[in-house]
Amino acid sequence: MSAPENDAEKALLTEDVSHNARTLLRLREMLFKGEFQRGERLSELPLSARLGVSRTPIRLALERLAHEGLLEASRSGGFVVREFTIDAVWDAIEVRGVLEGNAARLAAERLEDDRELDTLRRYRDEMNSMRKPALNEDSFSSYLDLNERFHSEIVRLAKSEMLLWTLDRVISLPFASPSALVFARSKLPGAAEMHIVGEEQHRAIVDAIENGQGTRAESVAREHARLSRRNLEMVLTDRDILSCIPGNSLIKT
Amino acid sequence: MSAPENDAEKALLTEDVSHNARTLLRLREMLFKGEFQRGERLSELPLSARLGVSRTPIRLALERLAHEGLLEASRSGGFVVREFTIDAVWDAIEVRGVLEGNAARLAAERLEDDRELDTLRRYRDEMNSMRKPALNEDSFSSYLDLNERFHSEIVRLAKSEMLLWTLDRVISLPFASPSALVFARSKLPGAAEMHIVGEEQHRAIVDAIENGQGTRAESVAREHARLSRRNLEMVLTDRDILSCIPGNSLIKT
DNA sequence: TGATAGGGTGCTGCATGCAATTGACTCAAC
DNA sequence: GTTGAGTCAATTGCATGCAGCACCCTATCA
Repeated sequence: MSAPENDAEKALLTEDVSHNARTLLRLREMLFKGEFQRGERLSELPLSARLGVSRTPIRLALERLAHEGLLEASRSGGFVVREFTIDAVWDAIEVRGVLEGNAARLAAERLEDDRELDTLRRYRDEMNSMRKPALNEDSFSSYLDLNERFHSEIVRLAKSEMLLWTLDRVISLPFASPSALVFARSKLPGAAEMHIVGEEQHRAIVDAIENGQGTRAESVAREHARLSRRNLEMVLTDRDILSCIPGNSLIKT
Repeated sequence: MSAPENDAEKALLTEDVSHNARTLLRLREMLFKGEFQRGERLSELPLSARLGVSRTPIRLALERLAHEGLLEASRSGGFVVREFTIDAVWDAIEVRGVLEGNAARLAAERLEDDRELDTLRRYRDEMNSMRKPALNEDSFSSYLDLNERFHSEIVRLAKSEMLLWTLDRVISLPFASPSALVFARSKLPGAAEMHIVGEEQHRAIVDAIENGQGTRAESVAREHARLSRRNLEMVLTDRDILSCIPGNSLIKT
């Protein structure tokens, strides 16, 4: 889901936003960037000094991050940075695949007018056209953005508020997001082939949706998430590439 | 998931628990029981007076309930009670079905030792034996308890921490829980038949898991959730029965 | 009669103070 | 050297104060 992400970043820059929101965003970003160790205790006072706000917004943000799954409550109060096993990352991607599969199915089943797919097709075509020239840093970043938009557009087409909500909860774990492993993949040998497969899957998903093939849409979307799992598998062989995964510092290897 | 529920109730009674936790539990219970109107603004001061704690734990609880999806942030600060359309309830059950389906599949795929299924079989048998004599209020309550244990045992057997976590988020919406519509159903004509079908599906799920039939386990578990959706459909015809659904006051009819 | 401006009330956002609990460190005794 | 107890520091749980903002109500003017 890239739209909230963008809003978030904007909010981080413009100063006219509550301390609460800014603190939450900053802490989350710090967690993603690995500024804390796994298992490290996050005490309110030092954070308060570091971020220049009082303990109140810090407390609220910590509580929230715990519910998001990035922190866990310590037995005797306070919070520590959670650590995720590789299996947990694996399973998080599996869960995303299942939910995105369902989204694709519902998108096919609930389609009323073919023009509803215009946006999705545009994303697909734009991504596809980007394949021809080799991707540089800049265009790669917009490719990732398009990829997230594509995935979130399918969820929108599912017309299920609850599914959207559930999926948002899952991909709030950084390594579970649809683009999490795409960047790391680009560093791998065989990246080009994987990229081609991924694009073909995108094409097949759109094709299935526009032809009302719910079951096909579901299974292709699931398999598409498995591509992330396959990327993960290969990325694990190289520590440097592993460090390209967002939130990698939370992952126990 | 009934174990945490029990713990929660215990914690509500024993006084040696933080105000934070108790306030969260009490507010959630009040929301479920319909003590607030849909769309009603929950102000901190009145709640503070009503629950006998200061604004701080109230604030934390409200923030948390908003993230759980029971409240929504008002544009100008504060929170209002969220309202759910029938479609949202419908879709929430669909999402649960998809996740439980995946749980059943993983349970089948990841089974290592047949004895891991002992607990699940015991729940199944206990529920099945309860069918013979007509259920009274008391035994019905333990039936619901067993039903929740059965469902959560399948999730446990899936051995996926992330799936468990995701499903917990979904069924924290009261009307999405596996037992939400079972009680209401008991008031309906044709309840006995639905009950028989449900039990047969339980049997089939266990059978599929113990025979390593992942795809079958998944599709039966999905269909089992659709039984809830069918119950919902029938329950909608009668306002009195509708009021038996937990959290019904949040549902816009 | 309607619309706009102004004041007032009540709420939230945030900071901070206080007490209680926990966890660590030290010192002493076995 | 190891274990135990006692003390001290640090941290959280919670309450409350203050300021600012939003919304509502009213009054006045067009």
